[in-house]
Amino acid sequence: MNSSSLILKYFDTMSSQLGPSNWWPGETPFEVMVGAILTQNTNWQNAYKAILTLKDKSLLEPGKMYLLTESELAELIRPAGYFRLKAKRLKNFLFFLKNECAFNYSTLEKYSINQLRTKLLGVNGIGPETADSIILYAFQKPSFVVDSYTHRIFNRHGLVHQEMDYHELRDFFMLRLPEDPVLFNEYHALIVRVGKKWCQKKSPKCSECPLNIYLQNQE
DNA sequence: CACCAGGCAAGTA
DNA sequence: TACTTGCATGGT
Repeated sequence: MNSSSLILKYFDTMSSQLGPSNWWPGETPFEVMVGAILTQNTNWQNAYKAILTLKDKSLLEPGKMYLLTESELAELIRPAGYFRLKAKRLKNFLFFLKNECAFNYSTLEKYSINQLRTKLLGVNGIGPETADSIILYAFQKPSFVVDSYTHRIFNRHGLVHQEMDYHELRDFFMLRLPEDPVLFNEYHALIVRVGKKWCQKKSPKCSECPLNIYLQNQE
């Protein structure tokens, strides 16, 4: 079996065992972008509390959020953790949106993935995972999202080296998968769900993981 | 009580 | 360049 088929088999196994993830069905792309920043190194439940607060106050729109002071915004997103830092990062991102497209972020769709990625990475507070999450989940363009679970799961299965960095891991998947945003979306979601349940750093439950139960000796 | 979550950037040597 | 540290709430 070639490596592309194997990577697809991982997807099929996770998908059939866990079912659809329905990740980031945000009401607007902007909600998804804000969520991507708020969930950095943070449980989604906490990030979502901040999203709900912003939504309740009708502030989940770039033009309105931009008018908030940094400390006002910080208080609103407090449950998301790192709230002062994230308020600063959101302000940086809003400043970017204002300069880049006068808050009409849909006009950013004209850019290629790499162009958009470079622009996003230029914002202080947006790193590779957040940039790829925005491109994939807000703009629905096929930029594969890597996270710590991606690295851990596939390293434990002996498919990637421990020392591979973010971009090497991203390339690993993008070279082996068809450029399908729907596939990339669900693939990343499934990896996180599998990782949380069976591939924790401490006391992983590998013997109960569908990837170990259904994929033995396939390489 | 300890540990960690859908990271990133700045500081240090 | 390579390694360390700060950021912070809320759930288990």
